[in-house]
Amino acid sequence: MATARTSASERRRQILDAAVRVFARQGFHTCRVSDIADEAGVAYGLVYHYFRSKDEVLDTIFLERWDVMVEVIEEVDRRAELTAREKLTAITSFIVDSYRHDPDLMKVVIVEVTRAANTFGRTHLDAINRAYDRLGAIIAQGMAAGEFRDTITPQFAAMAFYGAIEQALTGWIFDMLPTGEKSFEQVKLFIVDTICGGLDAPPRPGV
Amino acid sequence: MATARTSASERRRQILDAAVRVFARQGFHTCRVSDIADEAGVAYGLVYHYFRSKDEVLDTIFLERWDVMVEVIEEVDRRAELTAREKLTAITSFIVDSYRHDPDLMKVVIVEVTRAANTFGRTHLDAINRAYDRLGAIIAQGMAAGEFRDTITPQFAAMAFYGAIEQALTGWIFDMLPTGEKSFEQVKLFIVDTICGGLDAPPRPGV
DNA sequence: AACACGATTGACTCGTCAGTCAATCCCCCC
DNA sequence: GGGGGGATTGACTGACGAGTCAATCGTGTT
Repeated sequence: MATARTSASERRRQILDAAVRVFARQGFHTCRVSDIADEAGVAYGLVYHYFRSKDEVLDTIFLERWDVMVEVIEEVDRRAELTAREKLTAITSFIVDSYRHDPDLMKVVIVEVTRAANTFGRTHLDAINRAYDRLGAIIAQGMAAGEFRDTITPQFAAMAFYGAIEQALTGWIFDMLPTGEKSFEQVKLFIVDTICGGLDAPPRPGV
Repeated sequence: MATARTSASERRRQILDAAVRVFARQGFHTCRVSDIADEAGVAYGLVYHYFRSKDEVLDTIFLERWDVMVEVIEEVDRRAELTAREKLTAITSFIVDSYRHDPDLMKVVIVEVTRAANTFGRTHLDAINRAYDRLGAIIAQGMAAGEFRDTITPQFAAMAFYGAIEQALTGWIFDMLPTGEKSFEQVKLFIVDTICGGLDAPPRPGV
């Protein structure tokens, strides 16, 4: 016979998805485990059948997503035919699309982990740094190829780049930026244009 | 006779300063009010003599500091002799120096409020936006004067700029960036150089 | 049909902690 | 020098919520 009505892994998924919604809505610290169970339409105790603790639920959500992100960054980096700027464009695009596709998930990843310096951020520092290192490597290549200026360190440039992306996502999360297809595409362009091109007007030769 | 050994406003200050240290060390959500009282060397109940709730302590800390920041931004903006880039440099310098001077305070402001989309961030959105608006105005002036390119919106440029600063502070908070006088000064330059100059190498005429 | 065993349930325990309050202290003023 | 009133104390309360657990259910197996 086929698997049960809902298999173990489906149940687990169902709880994780519910947790994402609840964490996004109420925040990790201010929600109760029973909120997650209710949202998933499942008994309180079942959450503890699939996860050791409330923390483990968040950890799982974060790592699942972050691993995908790091993988994508590495994949993009491997495409030798792309310039550094094109690589940054592809990465920006992926992250913005991730938010477009599942804003709740990205909100949780960023607000509850990436920016939570006192709790989960510290726990997952290694994972976070892995992404930074990869980004820094891409920028370093761009510098070595003469495509980027090398007056700043690649590590810092990676921070500024990722900082701009995170700030844009935060803008959406806080409703400071309009959402909508056009806004998403525009912001992608803006991020790469700002970081690569800078704000300065180019010197106008002959004037 | 002079004022009492410790006046009311000194006591209040003493509690606020202790709270900054505790929030920075343990985070707002994971510390107890008794931790603040202990750190201040004061009885538990006294915290409630000066503040209505634990939340009010954080609110007070944030607003006190944020108001100073907005004021400085406005002050810098008023100095008509400065170029837009010089204004951004002055603001960056002020914020980085704020962190250098009192890392705990800036950590609390950023980690517990500015980036906490579910709790205090939302509460203080107006205050946060006031800073963004001011920054955006400075950049808009730069564009109008032909100093900056106007291919991106000033609002977005302000986000990228502030995002880079916050990310640098986060780097220090997470121990991802070296601290020390030289690092502080270098990062100031990097931030402005990255945002204004961009990563792209300038076209080399004659090559 | 009866068993075995993981899935599922939700009432319960136990610790924690924000906020209260009545008592005490201490300073200043008359 | 004594009385008034704000400052200070810390034990206490009440609520809340994470995690436990014994009981029940449902399905596949023999």
